[in-house]
Amino acid sequence: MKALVVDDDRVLADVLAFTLRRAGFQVVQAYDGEAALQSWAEEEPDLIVLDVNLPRLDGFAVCQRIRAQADTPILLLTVREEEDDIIHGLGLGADDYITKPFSPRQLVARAQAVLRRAGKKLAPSVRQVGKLALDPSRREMRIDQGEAISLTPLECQLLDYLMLNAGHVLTYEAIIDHVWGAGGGDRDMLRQLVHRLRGKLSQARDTETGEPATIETVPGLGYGLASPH
Amino acid sequence: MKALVVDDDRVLADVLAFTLRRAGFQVVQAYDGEAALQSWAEEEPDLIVLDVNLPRLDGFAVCQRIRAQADTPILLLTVREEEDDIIHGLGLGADDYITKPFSPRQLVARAQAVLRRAGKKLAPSVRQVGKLALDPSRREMRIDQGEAISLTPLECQLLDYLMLNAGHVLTYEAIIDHVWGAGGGDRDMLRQLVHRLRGKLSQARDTETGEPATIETVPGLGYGLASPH
DNA sequence: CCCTTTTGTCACAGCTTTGTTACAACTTTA
DNA sequence: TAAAGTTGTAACAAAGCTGTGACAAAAGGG
Repeated sequence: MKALVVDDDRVLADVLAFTLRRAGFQVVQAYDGEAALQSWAEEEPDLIVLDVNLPRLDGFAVCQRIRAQADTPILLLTVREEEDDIIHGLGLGADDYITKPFSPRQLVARAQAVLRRAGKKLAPSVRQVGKLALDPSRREMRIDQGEAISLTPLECQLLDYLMLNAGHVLTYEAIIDHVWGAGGGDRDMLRQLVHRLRGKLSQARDTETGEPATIETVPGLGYGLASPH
Repeated sequence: MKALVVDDDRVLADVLAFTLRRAGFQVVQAYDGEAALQSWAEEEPDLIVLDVNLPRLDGFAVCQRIRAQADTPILLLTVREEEDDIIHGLGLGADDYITKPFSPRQLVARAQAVLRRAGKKLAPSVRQVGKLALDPSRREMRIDQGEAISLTPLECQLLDYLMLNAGHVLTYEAIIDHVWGAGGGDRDMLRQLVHRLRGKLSQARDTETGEPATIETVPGLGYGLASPH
């Protein structure tokens, strides 16, 4: 289940992406109207979250052009005050709207509702970063259609957290708190866990000619998962 | 700059953490009042983002107990309708509040405002001077889209300080105090550190045809980073 | 209850980072 | 001009951190 997030506010775009990723979407981002159309054509997302105010080509125009070619569900992002925008947007074929500011839960709920209405199956709880996919419900990971590799509960928790924050470095403390709960783990345990997870990651990589998908160390700080782009 | 996020809604907590991380914070999370107090004691964060509704020990109680021991800035998270909560919270010593739902930008702005008021310097996620960019969260530096070069903790601290005061000459004493803490270093150590940082800077420069971006020496006084203009 | 899987503990090697010292080149000053 | 002080550079030692493997303890499943 792939979503395209279009917003020129990068902070917001990243947060939207994070939220959707957490709900099991694979997310692609674009920061202006033209890039959005291009991404849409290339990535063929199942859902588009589209801000109205965009440089180069505004949300309405994007909405219109996409509707001219396909019925990919579109969720419009508007400012609360601009009620005209909503009417205009829905008139152009948007499937639903959500006004800023909103809670992460609302966004996910709307996104899923739109997908349901479009008759698509909901996102399975699979997290994806680059070629690496994790299914927490089965505690399995795979790289680019390769063999599925099963993870232990802790490994799964760790990978999940790293993937959720792909591209950022997480401090030892943050990771430990998240995996073991506050005060439940120490650095030795984390070091060992990372070691084991790395082992499985490289094992998965062997199958395919895949890219790294590697856990990087920032000495003295923590660990992070390299972002695909 | 470390922040503690306390919210029992894990979805929201993760989003809050992500947002703050993006703004250059190191983030630790807790999901109930008692865990919050424990994390606070262990991690000694510079800022706390605290939800009012918490299991085991509510936000007010947490706020009160922390205030009894320290003046760590607290940003309270409330629901829009409950205005009493805000008054109550501020009465107990919270520094500011923010009502759900809110935009990521708002959160970051409030957090930074609270820190500023508390007299703490805030660390931006990336610092830039001319073509030189420093990302303290990864301890990496790069010149004009060149290869990223990783820095040691001390080198990072030094470069950060120099970039913050680009164009000005800093005395040895000022630099030493900032990098090693008062009384923690001497001129020999600084000389050596500058030497090592210069090495990496020229290494970064080799990659690109970039301009100097060099640390200049003012004999008898100290060091300074040349300002771009 | 036994066997397997998972998790925690420990020790160690290798590397990185940091502090120390020495020394040559240079500048200032008497 | 010589002496004294500064600065850049190099080499080395000490300390700390990280990856790794082996093994023990704990948890889970038949």
